[in-house]
Amino acid sequence: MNDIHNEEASEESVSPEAALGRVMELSFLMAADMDAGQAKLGLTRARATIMWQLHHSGPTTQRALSDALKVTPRNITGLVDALEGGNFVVRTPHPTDRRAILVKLTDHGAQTAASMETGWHEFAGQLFGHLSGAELEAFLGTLDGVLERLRTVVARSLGA
Amino acid sequence: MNDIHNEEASEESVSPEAALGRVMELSFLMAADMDAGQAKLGLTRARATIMWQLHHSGPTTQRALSDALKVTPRNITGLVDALEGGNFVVRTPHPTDRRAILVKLTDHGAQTAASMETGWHEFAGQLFGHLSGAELEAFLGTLDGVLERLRTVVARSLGA
DNA sequence: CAACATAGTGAATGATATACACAATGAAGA
DNA sequence: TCTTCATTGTGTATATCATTCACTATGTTG
Repeated sequence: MNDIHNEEASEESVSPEAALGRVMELSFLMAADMDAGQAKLGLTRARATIMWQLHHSGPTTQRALSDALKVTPRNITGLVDALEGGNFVVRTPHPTDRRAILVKLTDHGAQTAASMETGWHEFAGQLFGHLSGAELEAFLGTLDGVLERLRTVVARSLGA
Repeated sequence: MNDIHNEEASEESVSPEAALGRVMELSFLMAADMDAGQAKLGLTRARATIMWQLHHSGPTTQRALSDALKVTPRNITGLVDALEGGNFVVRTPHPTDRRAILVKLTDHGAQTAASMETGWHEFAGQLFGHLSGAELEAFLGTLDGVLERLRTVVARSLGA
């Protein structure tokens, strides 16, 4: 994985480029930590994402998972195969639609998902728990503005 | 790819969890936009990372690329194979070490890297260019504190 | 020169992701 | 009802990224 966070001597220490560099590094390190946590639970990133979705939405069809994760249905089939092999989920028939399959967490899967939930809150606390209410509010305000701009950039980038 | 950015109704709108959720969304959208830009140049994420490294460090041995990207040497071999096949880089003998190979950008590769550089600055401007100096400074200050904590968390997570 | 370390690659494998084709089922209309 | 069309999931094939292990060629050191 990439790990290149150059801080060019020629760049000012406060600049859009500096902010982008920091955010990239943040993103990289967060992913590394979350991957490590998921691996400790016997999960990969993609599989953990499905677990997270099931944990928050309950039993879900593979089609719905495909929509939620924005990946192809075929990909979901493979990920659910792996999760089923690890006894994290089971496939059950859909009560009304015989084409569809409901994926649901096993007891073991539910326990794993609960650990993920706990880890999520701990992680949030470790990263942002030290901030004062005012500082956190200011940070979120700036972040929301950036996110809004980013969403329009992405929409244009993927739409065009 | 994951695309789950739940904003739980039960969570306060200003909280560590809210911040983590926003940062995750930011990270996801940034990756999507950058992937799209790289694809437009005929590159994937991993290949673009090598291009970026070569652009900023000049001709580099595969071993050094392996260290910089923190991936196995074998992986670098494959990525350089692909970049060589696309005429982005050439392998040249190392002047003093006959075991080693210097990977360097072709003209086409250098032009592509220059486009990446331009895109990077544009992207930074689009995301953060609207912020006042004070707001940017505050944002960076908070971010640096978060990064520092994250680094220790990651070090512990990967060291243990 | 012997012993060890380093640089790169072949072979095998795993995880993620896609496209295409297809069977089974559902839904809507004639 | 029966035909038509859409939807759900999966088999097959392929691409990319990434790893481990084994190996050759070369450098380095005692």
